[in-house]
Amino acid sequence: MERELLLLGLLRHHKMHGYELHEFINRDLASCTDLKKPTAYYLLDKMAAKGWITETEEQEGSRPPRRVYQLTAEGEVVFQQLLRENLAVYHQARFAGDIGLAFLDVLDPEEAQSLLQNRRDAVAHELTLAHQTPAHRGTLQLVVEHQVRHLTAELGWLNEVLQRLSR
Amino acid sequence: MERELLLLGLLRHHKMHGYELHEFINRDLASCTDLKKPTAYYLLDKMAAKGWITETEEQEGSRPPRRVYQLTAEGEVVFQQLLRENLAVYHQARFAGDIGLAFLDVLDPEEAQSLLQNRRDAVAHELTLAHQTPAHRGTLQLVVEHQVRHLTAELGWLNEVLQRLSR
DNA sequence: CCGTAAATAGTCAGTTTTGACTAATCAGTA
DNA sequence: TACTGATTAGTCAAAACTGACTATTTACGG
Repeated sequence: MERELLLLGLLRHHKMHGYELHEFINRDLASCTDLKKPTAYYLLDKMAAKGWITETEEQEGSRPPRRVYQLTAEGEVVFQQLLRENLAVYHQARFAGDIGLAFLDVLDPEEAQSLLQNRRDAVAHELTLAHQTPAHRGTLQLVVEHQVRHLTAELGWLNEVLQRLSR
Repeated sequence: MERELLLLGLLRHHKMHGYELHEFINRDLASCTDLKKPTAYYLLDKMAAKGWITETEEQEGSRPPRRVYQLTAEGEVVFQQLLRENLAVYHQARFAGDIGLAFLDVLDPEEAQSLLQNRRDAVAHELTLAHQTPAHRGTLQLVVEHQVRHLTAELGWLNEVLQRLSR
């Protein structure tokens, strides 16, 4: 239900069309979730069917008509519920990179080291990008700060693993 | 391809049947990936079709016959490739819990605090569990250590957010 | 040695997700 | 103004995933 929470939360500010929601999420909230376009429309349709949002065609200038989504009163209730649920629980993070680590001893230490250096550099790069992210409105900023925290921990961890490999 | 890498890697040690693979992953490697039983069989069938593993019926005692999977030479080549690819890149982690944080200012600080305390306690609990995990064979242990690192960072982060809320 | 619960092994129908496409409009430029 | 590439908006068939189910075997108390 996390993606639904996100979509409902964004629609609380003002009604939006599907493409707009998709764009915003993939530009500014890529670290929370990864929402492909067809998935966005799929979820929006489903929520409209449940009555959480309404779907209306709107024309603007000479552009072709667009489907605009708007939060309903029922949708607001659901948002409030989902928000509390999300905040109260710990969502276990899954690290796809750990699967490689699990088989690290298959490779000789020199190659393992060189591959992991590559990963470490990628993390370091992400970290500088995260630091450069412009400040966001309200508590959206927390998401960026969390990402920085996580990347810093990740960098420290990879450096330790590399240290061990070099011994 | 992470799940495929994992399944191939486990099959390198010895041939296994689907249920065994599923059990092992969900007991010992739950922090890397979450592999449901039907998904395991789906992936195994697909890999058998590609020739990475073989599928044979085997009878043991009076039990009904089971499908046993075994790595092929081609599967070993694919494993080596996938392993190097996995180690060399950074797989961005997605934090579902961040979506709630993004809308934290919707709630009044008292309620936000009480909900997040709940989350913090859950993280603290996970951390003690991770510390208690028995040591694993070889570099499988790295996965547990990584999880501990991550949970520690998470706990620090939540405590800081709670600190700010109490001001 | 019977009944019941737990463990083992796998299936199936339905849901969710996605890569790859279409198609219109806009912006720049030659 | 005609052409080109980028942006906007959305669709579709196919792939991936899962909840809920079936069915057999083993463990074990009474």
